[in-house]
This record gives sequence, structure tokens and C-alpha cells, in this order.
Amino acid sequence: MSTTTDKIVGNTGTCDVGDVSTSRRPKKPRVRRDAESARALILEAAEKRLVSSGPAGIRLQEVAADVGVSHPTVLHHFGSREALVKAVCSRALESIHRQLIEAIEASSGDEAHLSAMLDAVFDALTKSGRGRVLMWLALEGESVDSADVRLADVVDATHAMRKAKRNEKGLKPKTREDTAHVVVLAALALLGSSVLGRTMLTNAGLEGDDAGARFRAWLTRVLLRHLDGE
Amino acid sequence: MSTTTDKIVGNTGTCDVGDVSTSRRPKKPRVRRDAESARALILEAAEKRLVSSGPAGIRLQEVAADVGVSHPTVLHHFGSREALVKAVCSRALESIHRQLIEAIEASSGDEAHLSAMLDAVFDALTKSGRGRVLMWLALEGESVDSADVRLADVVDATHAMRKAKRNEKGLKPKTREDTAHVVVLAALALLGSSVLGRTMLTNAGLEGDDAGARFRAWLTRVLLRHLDGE
DNA sequence: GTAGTTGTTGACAAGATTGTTCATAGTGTT
DNA sequence: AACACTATGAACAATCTTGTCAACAACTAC
Repeated sequence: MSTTTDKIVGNTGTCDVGDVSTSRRPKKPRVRRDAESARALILEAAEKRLVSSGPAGIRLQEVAADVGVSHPTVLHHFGSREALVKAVCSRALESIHRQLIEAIEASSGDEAHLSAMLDAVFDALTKSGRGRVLMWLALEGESVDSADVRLADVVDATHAMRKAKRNEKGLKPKTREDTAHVVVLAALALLGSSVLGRTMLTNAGLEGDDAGARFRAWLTRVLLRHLDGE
Repeated sequence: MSTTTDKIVGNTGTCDVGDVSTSRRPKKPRVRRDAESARALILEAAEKRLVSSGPAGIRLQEVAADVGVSHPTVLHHFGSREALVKAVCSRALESIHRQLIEAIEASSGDEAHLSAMLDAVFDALTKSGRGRVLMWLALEGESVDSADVRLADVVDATHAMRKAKRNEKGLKPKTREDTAHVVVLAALALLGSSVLGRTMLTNAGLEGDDAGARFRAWLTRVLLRHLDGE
């Protein structure tokens, strides 16, 4: 209710202090965007907050300030803070999923390709902090379910290629579980690296800018030897 | 102190509603602990919140309610919320460090022992959510530095044992970097497993209660073959 | 130009959270 | 028993955060 008051609101602008005047109203230009671009800008700003502070760290006023609007505008476009958080998380997960699919499909299964794939997946998780987002959602349990990366598909694809390859070479086949373990290990290593790779590497005494790349190269060799070896 | 006002505050007690009376004061028993036990109880309650909601999720009132005291009591014992959070994180990190050291020292380096060690480390990270705490601190950047698990020590110890073992077997030596990579991979896999192991395993199509144990057993074999093989 | 639609905003409300104050009530000491 | 010491809690203050509301302003349609 408000009922209220007839209005005051004062003269509205009132601008900030400073200007005296009567009619003078510097006001502010008040830009007006269409709903779509406004939502896009807000989502973008919110995602930065999501990456740096997690879902719980998203504040309407901060997001609004980042975009350069007032916080009721954010509420106008998303309805509630929770809806905004959901939208941002959902978008981020879909983006991750898409990038991972691309990175994985781009590699046919060759040795050089596996290395490139691991790097691509790592980049997808590191660039713009997607890995952090995944980890945060895992910790807070906000799993927007659905969009979860479908590891099972990756396992199946990998296992099919592996089976064919081993068959060619005359090696005895391996179980799907073994392949799944390889994929899970790679996923944990890459995701972990994207979140605390640097910390862990320097903590282990591995200095240098290329420590991360060297680790991934090493990981590639180990995984490949396991997949194709013996 | 007190100076003050002569006193008003009303009758203070005033108890809650209900009892009228004058002298009748059901009040509440008001238990009184010594500072040490009070701090211990509060830390314990705060750690539960830390595990489930992260450092940012620790609320004075909730912690106080868990202990059964009022929130000013918490402030009385810790000075500020920030100090409480710091104390809890510090304690948790020290505890993790201690458990990891124990788990690692307990294993001499044998094959069976490595498996036991990985399980022990995994337990140390999983039980009471220590792994979650580590991940949260990594994400929020609250790294209370210092207490960081000293992976370099683990690498050195592992490398020494490995060198001796390979020497016995007549295998050519491996670089320390290679050993460091093994340790980092194990650390990432175990830490990652403790936070989202179940999710990732089922997502990869590995069902069953023992999927985690089977994965760690598999990981043990892979790591051992790499450490001692070729 | 006028009217309708809709993005935008200032002001306010309600709730949560941290921190302060002071009286009260256990505990131990003399 | 009287006293000092200190843990405790009720009430309060200050700040922050989400959400509501009504008015304003930009744009479109007629």
C-alpha cells in the first residue's frame, strides 16, 4: 500500500546536492534498451559475479551498478534475485556443455588430437572461469541438474574408438569400466586444475609459467599409454 | 562502568510474557561454561556450517542457535565474525594437514600400502567434509596460506622411495618432475572425488555403492604401474 | 500530435546480519 | 558472607539486501 502520500517524491530529481536551481535539471539521460539487450547486459554482469564470488555472492545492487542501472531494473527483467541466479547458472552450464562438446568432437582420437582435446577442455573450463562455476555449483548443490555434462556419452565415444584401435593392434579388449575410469580421471584432473591448478603445482614444487601445460602434456602421455598400451 | 543510569532497563528480566508476577521468574537456567569449552562448542558448530555452506555461509545467529547460546556470546568469545571464520578455517586446515601427514606417513610405499594410503587420504578429505572446506577456501581465495598442505614434502618423500625402488630393480631413474606430476594427479583426483566423486561417477555410468572404491583401486594400479613400471 | 506500451528509477518497506551496551547471574576468592 | 571476575543474554543500533510502488520517460502506433 501505499496509499499514500500523495506524492511527494519530492521533486524527484532533486539531483544531488549541488545545483541549486530551479528549473535546471541535469538529471540523467536515462538510456533505454530493449528488453533483450538489457537482459543480456545484466546476465553478463551477473556471470562475472558468479565466477568470482559464486551463486551466493550475487548481489542485485552490485550487478545493477556494474551494468549502470538501478537494481529495480534488474528485478523488472528477472522478477527476483533467485530467478536471476537461476538464469545465470543455467546459461553458464549450457555454455560449458556446448564448449565441451565442441572440444571433444573436434578430436578424432589420435594421439596429437587427445593432447589438443585435453588442452581445449582445459581452456573451456579455465577461460572465463567456467571451471570455478562448475565447482561452485557442485559445492552449493544448486545443480541445475539437466545441463550436467554428460560424461556417459564421452565414455561411450571414447570406448568405441578405443575398442576399434585395440582391435587393429591385436591387443586384448578392455572393459567399459576401465575406459570410464580414464575419462573420470581426466575430468577430475582438468576440472581440478582449472580451479586450483596453479596453487597445487607450485605447492608441489613445479614452478614456471608452463607448469600447467607440462602437466597436461604428461597427463596426455599417461592416459594414452593406458588406453592403447599393454 | 556502569556508571550509569541509574537503572532502568526496566526490570530487566521481564521474562517473557507470561508470568506476571513479581518475584516469580522462571527465567532460563542460563548455563555457564568456561571460556575454553564455550569456544570449543562454538568452533564445532561453526565448522559444520563451514562444511555445508562455506566460509561466506557462516552466520553468527545460526552458529549461536546451534550451540544454544545467543549471538552476542559468540562475539564475546571471538571478537568478530571475521575472527570466528578465521579461527574455524585455520583449525580445519590444521586438522586436514595433520590427517594427511598421518595418512601418508603410515604407508611405507608398498603396493598394498599405496592403496591404503589413497583410501586414507580420501577418507581424510571426505569424512567431515574436509575436502569441501579445501575447495571452498580455494574458490574464495581465503587461503589462510601457511597451513597449506605441503605437497612438495610429499613429492620429495615419494621420489626418494621411488628412486631407491627403481634402483633395486635396475630400472632407469625418473625425474622429480615426473614424480611431482604423479602426486599432483593423485591429489587432484582425490580432492575432486571427495567433492563431486559420486556425481561424476554416476554421470559416467558407473553405478553402485563401491564405484568410488573401485575407482580408487583402479587409480592405485595406474599410479603404481607408472611409478614402478617400464 | 496524442495515446498506449514499456523500460527505468527514486523512495520506501521489511527482513536479515553484525556489532554494542548494560544488566544479570554463575563461579571462585578472601 | 561479601566481593571481584566474567560468561551470558535482552534490547538496541547500523548497515545491507531484497522486493514493492508509483511516477517518469522513451519509443511506437494511430
